[in-house]
Amino acid sequence: MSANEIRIPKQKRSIEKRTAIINASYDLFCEKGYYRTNTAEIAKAAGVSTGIVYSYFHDKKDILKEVVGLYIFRLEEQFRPIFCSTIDRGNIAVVIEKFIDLSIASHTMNAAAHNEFLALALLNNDIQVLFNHFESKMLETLYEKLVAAGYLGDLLLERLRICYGIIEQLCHEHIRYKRNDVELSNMKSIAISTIVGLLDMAMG
Amino acid sequence: MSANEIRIPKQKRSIEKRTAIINASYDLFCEKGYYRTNTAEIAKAAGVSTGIVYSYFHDKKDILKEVVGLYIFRLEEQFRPIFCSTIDRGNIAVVIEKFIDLSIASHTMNAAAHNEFLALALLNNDIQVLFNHFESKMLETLYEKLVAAGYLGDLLLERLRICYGIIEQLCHEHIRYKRNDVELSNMKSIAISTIVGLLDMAMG
Amino acid sequence: MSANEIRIPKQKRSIEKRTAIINASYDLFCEKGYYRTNTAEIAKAAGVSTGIVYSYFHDKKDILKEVVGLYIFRLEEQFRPIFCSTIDRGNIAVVIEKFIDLSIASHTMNAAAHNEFLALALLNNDIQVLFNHFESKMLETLYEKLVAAGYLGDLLLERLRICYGIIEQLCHEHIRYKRNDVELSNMKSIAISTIVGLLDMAMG
Amino acid sequence: MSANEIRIPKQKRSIEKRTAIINASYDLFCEKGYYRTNTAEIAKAAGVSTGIVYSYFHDKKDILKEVVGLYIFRLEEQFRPIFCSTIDRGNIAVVIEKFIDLSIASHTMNAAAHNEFLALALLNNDIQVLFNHFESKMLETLYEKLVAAGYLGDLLLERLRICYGIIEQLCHEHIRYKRNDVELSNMKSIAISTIVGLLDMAMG
DNA sequence: CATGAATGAGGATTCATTCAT
DNA sequence: AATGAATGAATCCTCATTCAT
Repeated sequence: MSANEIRIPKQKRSIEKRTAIINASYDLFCEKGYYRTNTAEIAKAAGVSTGIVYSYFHDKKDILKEVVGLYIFRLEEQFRPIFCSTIDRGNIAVVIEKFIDLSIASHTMNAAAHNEFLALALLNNDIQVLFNHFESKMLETLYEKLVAAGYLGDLLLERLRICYGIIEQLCHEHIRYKRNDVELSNMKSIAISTIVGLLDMAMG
Repeated sequence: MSANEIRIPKQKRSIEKRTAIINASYDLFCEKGYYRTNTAEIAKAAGVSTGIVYSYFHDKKDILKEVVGLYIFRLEEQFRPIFCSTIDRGNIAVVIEKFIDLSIASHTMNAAAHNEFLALALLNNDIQVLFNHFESKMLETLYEKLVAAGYLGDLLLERLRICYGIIEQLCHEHIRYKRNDVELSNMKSIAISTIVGLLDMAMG
Repeated sequence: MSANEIRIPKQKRSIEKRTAIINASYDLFCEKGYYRTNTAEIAKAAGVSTGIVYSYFHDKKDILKEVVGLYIFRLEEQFRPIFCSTIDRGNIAVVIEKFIDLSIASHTMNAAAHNEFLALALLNNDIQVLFNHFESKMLETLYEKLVAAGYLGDLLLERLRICYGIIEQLCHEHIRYKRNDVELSNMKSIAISTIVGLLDMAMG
Repeated sequence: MSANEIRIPKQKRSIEKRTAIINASYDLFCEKGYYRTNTAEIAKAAGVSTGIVYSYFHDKKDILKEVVGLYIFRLEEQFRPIFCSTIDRGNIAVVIEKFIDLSIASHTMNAAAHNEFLALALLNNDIQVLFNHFESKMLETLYEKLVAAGYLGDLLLERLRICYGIIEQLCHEHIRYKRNDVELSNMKSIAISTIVGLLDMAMG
């Protein structure tokens, strides 16, 4: 075989370097876009040489995968409060509102990242897979929590997916269009009641 | 100053060339993607010289804008039956189902185009604007039809936007994930009743 | 398909450009070697841009093939007097000597080219094929001339191949080692008489 | 000045490392070729660090020299039976046949090595020198044996060189072209009788 | 108007060699 | 002495755009 293997860094310094490359790439991809960022810029921003980048990553797309992985990891972290809390009949509306607020916040805070990485997912199947995996995991977790809260499984997953679409739409309205606060607030109220309604239909 | 002026073709032959370039680009962008298609290929597929392309378009991105314009024009054509039909209390569920079917059909038939152009819209604001404009126009038309059918305007537009998100989600489920027919059919039923419900809340 | 096809130049200027690239490459490959010559140097020496090189050739190796083709064409030209002359019992020794002199001359004059391209043939099958083809053609032509001169076909081709080896060795002695003139002259005499003997064994 | 000094290993461990590097390189150069083998691969295959390679060798080409040295050493070993045996008038044809068989065998067994190293010799004078030295030594040894067997020195060396060319040609026919067994066998017979004839001419 | 040859900057990747640890 | 991480120059090739004809 060849010796051109990818180094899996174990030592502190190596891990730091790998992380620095990912972080620098993350920022550059958000700022300039993946296609307009070249490997020399990544290396410079990460404070390493161009050559070393290829010790840690197969190629530029490999860096992208890690960057998207990081983006999704951060998404998960932002949603952790939801996943850790328990859902019951009483707090469902509150939980939904919190979920919506978190979704909007994460979309808004990282609008550039969101746009860039979602676009790349559409253009590239390897990236798409990462997003699909995240989405599936999230919906399954919510599904289990709802079942535990007494919501019946009958078509619950299908309902959840539609709820997800409602929330995504809400997020897009925030970052894509310049709606005024009243409109957004009204849409949010409608979204919450629609979602509550959708879930209640699966109630005993 | 004026050397870079773009010709606005008036003569038949010129218009045909411009159209040929757009059509050829449309096909190539769907087949290979925008970034993997070069201008030499476009010219060749359109049966013109590479130089002439720059008489009709400022640059490659300018071609893309026209191609997306064409894509949206075709979308509009597909939805024309809906826009031409009248909506009333009695046929609302039927109209919604038809709208959903058309949405799914247009997404599915042009999955490649949809993915490619949506991605490019996320990466490029000029393209995003075209999509936003289409979406706004469509929702406004529906809005007016609903008002004419007796649906109250109170928050109707906000409701409509949420309905749009539900339908988009349904389409994504068709093209992104390999759901089975039963799941898709169930989601569609849920979507229809949810949308009907959302609109009925705005009923007198 | 793609538009990245290789241009087959028909117009004078294009043919000149293609030829200039091949000639410049020929010289550079002889002077610095194939691996130490980069495409920018080739373009510069040919008086063209780097990009245009790839309009006429698929890649660097494609240039090499043409260069070796040119080398072999020049070899053929040098041997043409032999191929055009007739062989008979009476002049066989003279023809052999002439052939040897031509071989030595062509090896000596283009020692750098010979070394470089023979080496690349050993390293690369596409190039090897060009040389093999030349060698086969040459031997077959000689074979037919000998048959016409009354030499029997029985094992004649095998004999010819051995004669070829003798001449090659003679050439190598000229370019590889610093032999003195007497030695070389003696070797030549031995070679001639050996070859004559080898061919005579196939005489009626 | 002295920082670049190459260690001449005296201790057992050092010698083993040096040898491991040469052996690993030998195999890799045969398998992948010199240009496609990088120093990291060599170090890995030899079980040493990349840095240590530069303690034992000036640079990559220095390794190549040693590898070719090893190749030639192995060649010599294969021919040792010939060099150890005595030649006389009675067994000359047998010895020649044995020499031919050994030559063909060594070429065939190490066709990859033979091609690669011969090519590199053509591209690089330092390597060429190693081969020339081997060839000279071999021919001189044979020369002396022949003289001892009563063959006259008159032009004997020149004859020998031509014989060598005949044998080389025979070997090339084996590894370069796909000749059938009958052809090869015939060529071998012709070669033997030609060589015997060439040597007999120098007989008293 | 039209052509398509020509440009040349730009970009991903490799690898012999060095050097801090 | 030994390591292997790090360097960064070098290279092949692409392609949007221009311009001589």
